Amino acid sequence: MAPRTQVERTEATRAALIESTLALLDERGWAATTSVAVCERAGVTRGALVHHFGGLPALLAEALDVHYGELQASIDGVELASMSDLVDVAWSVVERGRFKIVIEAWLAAANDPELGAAIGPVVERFAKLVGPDERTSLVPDAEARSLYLTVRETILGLALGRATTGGPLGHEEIVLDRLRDLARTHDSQTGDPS
Amino acid sequence: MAPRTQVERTEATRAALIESTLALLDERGWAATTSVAVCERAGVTRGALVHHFGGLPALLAEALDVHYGELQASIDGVELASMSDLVDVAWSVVERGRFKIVIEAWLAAANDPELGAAIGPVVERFAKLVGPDERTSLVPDAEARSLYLTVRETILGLALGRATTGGPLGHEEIVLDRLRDLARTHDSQTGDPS
DNA sequence: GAATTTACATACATCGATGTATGTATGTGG
DNA sequence: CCACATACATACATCGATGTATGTAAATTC
Repeated sequence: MAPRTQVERTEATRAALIESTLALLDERGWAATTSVAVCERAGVTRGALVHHFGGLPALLAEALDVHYGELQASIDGVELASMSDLVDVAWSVVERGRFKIVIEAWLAAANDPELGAAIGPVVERFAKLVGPDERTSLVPDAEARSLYLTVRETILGLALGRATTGGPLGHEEIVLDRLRDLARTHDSQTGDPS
Repeated sequence: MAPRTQVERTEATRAALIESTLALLDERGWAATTSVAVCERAGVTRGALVHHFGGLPALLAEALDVHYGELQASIDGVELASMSDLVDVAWSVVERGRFKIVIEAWLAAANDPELGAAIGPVVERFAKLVGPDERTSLVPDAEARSLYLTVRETILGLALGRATTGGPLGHEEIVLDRLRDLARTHDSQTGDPS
């Protein structure tokens, strides 16, 4: 076994702990994501956690930050030219991104004000993930904004369903088709190129 | 102070514990709803909890059952004659009924299979609260079913927003107005009396 | 009104999660 | 190659949550 450099070991351990944290949040929720469980799954002891992060709260904050980065990266560079695009892009974030982690973080922050202060900045950024900044050209008027908000809440409803059932919902495509239909109607009426 | 009968004492204590449990679930979430916190808030000792319920899991199940009953009662006898009605009724359940309790229960059951088995029957009933049985005359065809599902998911999205922010969302009426508009269009096209 | 049951409170043991200190092997700079 | 720093593992103390046993005052039965 070739001698591994310090940065390699550090990076591997930190990544293992972060991935373990995210997996536990997704599979077993916030309460079950304890330092013991995280370290066991990552194959290290709690000493490593303390050494690299100082404690579980800091690791949680880091992990959420990393996860936010992944979600953000998955839609970076994607062009949002129409409402139809918005539906598909927002849904892709929910569908592919272990979005239950985000919901767990939202609820945990709401339930514990102290924790909310700690992970608040990260949590807030999640809120902006599901849609574009409202000042972009995609929502120029009240009508567009209304449609955007509705699409957003509907997709969050589907996300909640996935989080609470542990899998796809069965009627997701039915709902998404209706959203796409609403979006297409809006796009064509505003002369937006599809 | 007049001598109180046994059934009076029992009923008062049980009600206090159940209300305390629901309040804690709503305000501080599932993880913070511990037997110590519940009893302290109810003004009794853990002995009383054990005596009346046997343990915290049973109390949680009971409390959820009571809460379900309250939500159900709030819409009992309400006529669901149109899609427009559905929007308002479903929203009234979310808005008035400490719906965060339901979301917490859903997530807790999903996160802990053992717990899911314990409170599963109660949790499942919640799922049927937000809308009518899909076999009623309100959703006679695929089109109506699609609209119903979309309305349902959108309102659940708003419910999630309320649960994670601790208060109204600011754009709730905008979204609800759009849902009502969709519902009215549907009602008029199917010749349904508004 | 005495016996018995009910409705709790009190006390103790246990167990899991976290904080913290210290030991130790491994890489790193001089 | 030696002094040092880094990256962990191990061990112990603490603390909160729960299980459980027992004590006791109140109500009910007879």
